[in-house]
Amino acid sequence: MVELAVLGVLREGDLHGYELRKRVRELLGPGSSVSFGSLYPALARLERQGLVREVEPDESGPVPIPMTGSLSGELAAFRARARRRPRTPRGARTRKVFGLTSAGEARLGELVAEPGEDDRTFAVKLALCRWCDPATRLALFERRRAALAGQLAAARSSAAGTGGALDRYRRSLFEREADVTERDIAWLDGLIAAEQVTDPRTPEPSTTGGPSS
Amino acid sequence: MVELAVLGVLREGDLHGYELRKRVRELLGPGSSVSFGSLYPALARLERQGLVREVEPDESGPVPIPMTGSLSGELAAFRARARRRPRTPRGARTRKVFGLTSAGEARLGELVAEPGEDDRTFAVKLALCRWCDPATRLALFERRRAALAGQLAAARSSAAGTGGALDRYRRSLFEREADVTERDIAWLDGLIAAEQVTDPRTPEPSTTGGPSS
DNA sequence: GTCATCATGTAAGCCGTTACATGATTGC
DNA sequence: GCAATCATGTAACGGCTTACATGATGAC
Repeated sequence: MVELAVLGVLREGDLHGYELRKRVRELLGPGSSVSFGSLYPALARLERQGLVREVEPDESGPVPIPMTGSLSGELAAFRARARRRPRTPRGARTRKVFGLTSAGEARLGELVAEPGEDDRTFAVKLALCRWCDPATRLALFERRRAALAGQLAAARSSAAGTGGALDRYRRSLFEREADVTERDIAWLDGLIAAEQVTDPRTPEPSTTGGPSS
Repeated sequence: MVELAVLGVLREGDLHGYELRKRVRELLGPGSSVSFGSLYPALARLERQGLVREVEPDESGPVPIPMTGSLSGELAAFRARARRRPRTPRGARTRKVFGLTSAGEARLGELVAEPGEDDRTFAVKLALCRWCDPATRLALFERRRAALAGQLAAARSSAAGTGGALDRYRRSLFEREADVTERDIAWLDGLIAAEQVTDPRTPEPSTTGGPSS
């Protein structure tokens, strides 16, 4: 989970841990904390695995200034780096900027592709799936759709099994759950349809018009 | 989480661990497993705390026969108990039926009342809130409503902050999230309204006027 | 000089899972 | 006898959180 999120966020540009955490937090939405106590060890792990690598902060990169938003702290950190870290001297207490390696990119693709996503994992994958190939993406959507349809059917048969002997709170909970699931399925159908318009599973649109976007 | 679910399920009738697990699973819905490895230690813990107690299985209780549904296994277990466990001899490998103590009931009320519920915890509490007093229940609903409203507002301002620079997957995810949250708020409003019809917050509707929170 | 913020980590502990061990009983 | 199911646990392990330790810098 953390691994997926970190790789996904780094895919968009090099970042240091502190800023990375913010991005991960807003990626996962409210309620998912991702503390430093799990983020830094995760980064260390990923580095050992060769999926991320410490890089020199490039101010001319695709995400030009991964600044924190606070001018003062930002400047302070920059100066500190300029003075004490001309070239990753290890051990100094300043920023360590990480970037994805090619192995890391591949791993991200694998993580999105591998099945068995729950509610939250799916949301993260969806937020990241722009980076993976259309087939993987479509498979993800259809896998999710099937899972939801299965859940819905199971829930309904289970409800039929108990014979409606639920108090009103549980009944309401049940109805809400079914409603949300139904809507989610419709939502996924929309995503799938959009996917097939942009990428009609024929990777070479030789005769067709422009791919838009 | 497990504690809450176990106490809640036992509130409806005495059960042994194996059956308890099934009930907890269907209470938490699909995707939440609650393995034996966490259930049995939890039961032991609750017993040490005096919140549950081993009881003799009463076939004349409010939930008459907490049978597993499998006739063969059920009969087998019954016979085993009849032969080897005339009166909880401890250590034999047969059923141990647990029931809630009065302390356990009180604890259940506390757990539902204490704030800080996430998505899943709220669902469990809602499924269980029939057992707690109307004021606690109403507080739960309103707390949840406020939390969702806050989330929605935060998400919207955050979306405005990024300036709409999201790819279509993230945008869709965002829209879905907002939609679900809005519907949930409306749903909670319905629950709250229903609550106030049944219990208009004035336990003694004699002299006092409107509480008008 | 003190406080807040940025920044990186380590240590202890909680909570839960998987995998394993044990054992009774039924049905084949 | 063997497999499946019911039934109760223990052990090892993993992931994530909280709390702590460290330290730089700018603002007041």
